[in-house]
Amino acid sequence: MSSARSRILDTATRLFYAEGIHTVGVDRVIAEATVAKATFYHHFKSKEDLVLAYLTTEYERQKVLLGGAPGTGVERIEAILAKLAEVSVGPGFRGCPFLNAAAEYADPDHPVRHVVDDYRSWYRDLMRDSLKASDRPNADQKADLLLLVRDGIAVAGGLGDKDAVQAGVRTALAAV
Amino acid sequence: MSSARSRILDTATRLFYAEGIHTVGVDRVIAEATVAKATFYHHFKSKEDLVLAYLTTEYERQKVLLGGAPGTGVERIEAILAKLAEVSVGPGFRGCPFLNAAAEYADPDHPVRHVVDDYRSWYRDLMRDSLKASDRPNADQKADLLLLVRDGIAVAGGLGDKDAVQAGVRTALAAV
DNA sequence: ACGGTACCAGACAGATCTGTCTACTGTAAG
DNA sequence: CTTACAGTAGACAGATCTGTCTGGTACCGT
Repeated sequence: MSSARSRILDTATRLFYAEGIHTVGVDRVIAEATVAKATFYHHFKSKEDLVLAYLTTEYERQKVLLGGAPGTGVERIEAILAKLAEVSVGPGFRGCPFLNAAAEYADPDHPVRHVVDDYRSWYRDLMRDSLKASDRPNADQKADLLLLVRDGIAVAGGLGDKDAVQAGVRTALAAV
Repeated sequence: MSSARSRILDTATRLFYAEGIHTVGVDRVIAEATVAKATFYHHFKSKEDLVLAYLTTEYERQKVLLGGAPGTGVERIEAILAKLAEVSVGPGFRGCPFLNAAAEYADPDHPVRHVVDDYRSWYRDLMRDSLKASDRPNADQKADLLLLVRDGIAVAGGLGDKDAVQAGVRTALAAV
């Protein structure tokens, strides 16, 4: 991975997450990453290409972060929930990057939406498998709930609603 | 309310909700509402003004719709949840207009975000008051949860995830 | 009859956004 | 040494977006 490419991607990740995708132009990314315009279009064939790189990279990051959480059963879910609760009330939290992106891309067939769908499927499966590993009944339905509560925590945290975040965590823990 | 103004607002409501705020330009609204550009700027001093009108009108609509739900206690919450569950898996549902708008306006001090905050506060209070009217304990905490689950249902429904919506409704009903 | 107001049609300015292009520099491999 | 490539700087085209302005029509209350 070349230095310029990662500088572009890091800058895009920071700006897209903090300010939104449509509000941040490629000129802004180029300026803050201190690369030439030609260099940008050498590494990414379009802005959409950069957006997809941003989301898929984030997806991979989450896989490493959450998949690598301690334990394999409900203790893993608890660890993930603890982490989620912590970051979602922390400074700089602006919601889930996938949900925010989905809100900006209304067409469900858009490639961006496919990444979002993939992420949510993966998360649901992670929950379901963890529940099954601890022999919990109704793993599928509980996984659906844990996904929905995760969405709610991300939204509430992004809006600065700490009370709702706590209520969500309590409910999720009670369900596992 | 003049005919042109309501035509503009109706068109904006339809387009902003279905396609997002930043992706829809005023030219598009003007064309589909079949009004002159001068007429648009006669009624709304800027695009932001139109966006705020869209959201505050939606807020008022929700107040009438949900506040007018049958009953005053938990039966009102149940009626609201039933309605939410129904529309959120229906065609044309694209999530909560307030949450979608918040995702597009990253600055928490932006007027758009204030409307979103107002809506969520109102919804939480409606839940809390309904719980108290039925003498349910821990009304505040349960209201937080109902708000978070509402967020989750709106998100999941907007992404076409019917399973998660159902899981959310079950959990909310169990909590009241 | 008249003045105000709501409306239509569309040109226009100015900013901004994406993407292309030219021209040049440094560097590492063959 | 030279060829290929990653990089810099910045002009440029073409589209799009917001907001203003001109000019004209129709209705409504006084």
